Amino acid sequence: MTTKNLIEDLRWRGLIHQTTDEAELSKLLQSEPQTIYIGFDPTASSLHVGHLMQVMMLRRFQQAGHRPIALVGGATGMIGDPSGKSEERNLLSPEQLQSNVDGVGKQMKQFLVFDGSSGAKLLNNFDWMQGYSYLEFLRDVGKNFPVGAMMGKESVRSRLESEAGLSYTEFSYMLLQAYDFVYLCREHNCRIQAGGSDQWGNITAGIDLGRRMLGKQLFGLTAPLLTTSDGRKMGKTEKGAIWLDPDRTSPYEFYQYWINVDDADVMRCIAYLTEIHRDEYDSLAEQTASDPGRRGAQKRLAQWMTELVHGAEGIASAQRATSILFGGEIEKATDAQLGQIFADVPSVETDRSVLSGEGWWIVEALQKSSLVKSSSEARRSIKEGSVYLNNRRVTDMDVRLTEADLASETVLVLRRGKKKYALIRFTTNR
RNA sequence: GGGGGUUUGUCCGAGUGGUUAAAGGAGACGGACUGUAAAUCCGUUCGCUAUGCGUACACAGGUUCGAAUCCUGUAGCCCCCA
Repeated sequence: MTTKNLIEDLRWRGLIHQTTDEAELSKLLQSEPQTIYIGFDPTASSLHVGHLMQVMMLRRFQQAGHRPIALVGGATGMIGDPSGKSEERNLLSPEQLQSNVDGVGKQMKQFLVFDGSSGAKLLNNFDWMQGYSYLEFLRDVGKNFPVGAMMGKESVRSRLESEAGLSYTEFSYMLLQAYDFVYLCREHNCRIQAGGSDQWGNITAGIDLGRRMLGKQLFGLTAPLLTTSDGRKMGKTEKGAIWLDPDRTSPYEFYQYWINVDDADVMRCIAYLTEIHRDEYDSLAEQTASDPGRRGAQKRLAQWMTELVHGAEGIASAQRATSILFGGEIEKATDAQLGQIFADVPSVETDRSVLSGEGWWIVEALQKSSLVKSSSEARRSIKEGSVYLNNRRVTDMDVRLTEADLASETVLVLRRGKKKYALIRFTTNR
């Protein structure tokens, strides 16, 4: 994709929320390859769906021939960005921060190309901040920040008006981020910073500082936040964030998250997060409108995202699991198949001997599997018809499980409700 | 420091000394319908060795055949006076 198309594409996708001096920015991008940076807060050791917009933004620029810098905020993460936060952040320990920086950095490699002429860079602002003394920083940087202007920033104002207030530490946050921009401009000739719309204040602070300290014009570009049609942040379930790390959120869960995206949100997700082209987008939009039941857009979105994040193997196993889990009875499977399909489903082991003789009471099995909290709940569930053995509904409370109920050599599949599965493996020791 | 009020299940909120495991609502969890959706409808929502039993209405004790309901003390919250 050429630069000219890049801007057009971003606009079409609705990814441009605000920019500074758009005409000039556009000219700059077309004159020669530029360097663009986005900062990431290392609040956890993995990125989550909420970060994907920004990661994709860098990727889009890279594909148009520009050099992306993913800045992991080892230093700024120690302070905490007050933007969009209603309360003071708890500070992370340096060790925790370091392991988060490592984790996030590793994930970046999956989305950006790190070699070649427009190879991405992964930088940590702790590297240039750690040796910067407080006195020097105040003289070089602080001097250029009129408190009046700082007070005017939305992130500061909203916090000052709220109960929670704002500590001096968080108040100072924008100086650090502003300095990052200046540093990157000076050392890496980076003149563009992008981010979510909540970063506008921080970005413009950096631009001001760049003008004062370097006499250079810097540029900012923000993307809208990824929210659902009813205004909540995307990428979260009741259980928490959808992580990119397969150990935190399995490929199957990840895939399912996108499959379940609301009709009202799905096209926006495709525009914001994927690289699906316009013609396909249009036909998916058309299909969602005329035949929403097919959920063609959701399936395509889920497939694209899962493949990007978890690769060909991840998408294959997610789809395989989906077809079994939402299919009919499970019979004559092998341990290997079930193990793969239910890789992320909680499983427990118990001794095979319980299956012999009388058999194992289903109520006990349910408790053992943690699908229910008490035997009362187990009985209730059976009465309500929400318990399934190998995907076949159990209606009789006195059912006893025997060898004949195994779905494969040693595994039996329990389910409660529509989507909650548990595996029980029977082992023979000695 | 003195006086008054309040404290119920996940949350909100009724509750007459006696079918009160506690009305009603929310939430949650199921089921039907559907598109693995939304809306709607229905059911469930303390535990157990389960047509019975045990715990439970801030906590401890008391009155009574019987208490979430009455009395006393302790604690939390709220209001008024100093």
